[in-house]
Amino acid sequence: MASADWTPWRPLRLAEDVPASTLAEQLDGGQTFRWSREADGTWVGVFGRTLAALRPGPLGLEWRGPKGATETESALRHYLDADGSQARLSEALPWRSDPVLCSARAAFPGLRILRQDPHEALIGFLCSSNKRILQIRVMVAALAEKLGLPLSDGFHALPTWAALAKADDAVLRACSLGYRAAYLRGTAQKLLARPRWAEEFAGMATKDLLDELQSLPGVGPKVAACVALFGFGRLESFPVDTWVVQALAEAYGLRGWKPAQLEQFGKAHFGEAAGLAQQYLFSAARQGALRPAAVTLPSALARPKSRR
DNA sequence: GTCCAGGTAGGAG
DNA sequence: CTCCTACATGGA
Repeated sequence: MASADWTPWRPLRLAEDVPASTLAEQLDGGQTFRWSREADGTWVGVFGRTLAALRPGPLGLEWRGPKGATETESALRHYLDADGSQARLSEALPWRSDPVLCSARAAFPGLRILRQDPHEALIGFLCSSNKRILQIRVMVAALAEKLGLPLSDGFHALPTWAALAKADDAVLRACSLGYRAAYLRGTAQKLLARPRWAEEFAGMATKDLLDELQSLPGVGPKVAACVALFGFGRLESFPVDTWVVQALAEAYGLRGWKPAQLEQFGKAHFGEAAGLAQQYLFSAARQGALRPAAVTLPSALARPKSRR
């Protein structure tokens, strides 16, 4: 990457340091699909219209950005929860009485939910159904390159809904979206008529937010939960995907439970930051680091007879 | 060739 | 409401 026009590296001074392995999981573990690791271990990515680079340093995480982009540092600090509000939530999770969560949490110290743009989260997870994380990254990168606003050094922002709504079928097809192209197009057409959608959605109670998201084509319960969690900072949202199903079945003995039941369990067992707990379990399961010992559950959390 | 992937939509029972 | 399946595409 050409780097002549970048600022020098500076420490980001997070309230809590992020080890290199946790940083990698945060940036390349399925929360966002917009970061990539350079050969020297530096991470480069785009969020919103911000292009930035991160790397672990002797004094903690270091950052740099294009010269002249004055808000890179503050954008990064917000994105990475620099003031540590999630540290308290993580501490308050029931890890003391839950050995599975305890080990998953210990495997990824400092892991946080990235505070993404609603737009970024929605586009990313509209592409996510029935796809591996690596393939989602390819799709989202292609969308940005072909339809997004150019930034410096050949990087691009994600496309606007207007750009997606009017994009040629051939262009979308060239992004390897498959049937998800119709999801993006349909959602773009609906949101195009509602330019303040993100602000409107942000003002809603989480339940209403989830309903509103699910009214969009290509958005079901799981994608809505991810957008609420990653894009709207609803830490209580508990997305249930294949990895979480597996983790809860194997480590918590919840075999045969349906996704809606598992979601109910997750919210009841993990509480106000269930989404953060979910991310620990997701990461641990995906890396094969999930402790297989079954958890003894309080009887109050017995399997519900009906969903929701 | 077969199977699977941070699921969803549409239809049948 | 609860199952069941088709869906595009690419990698193992």
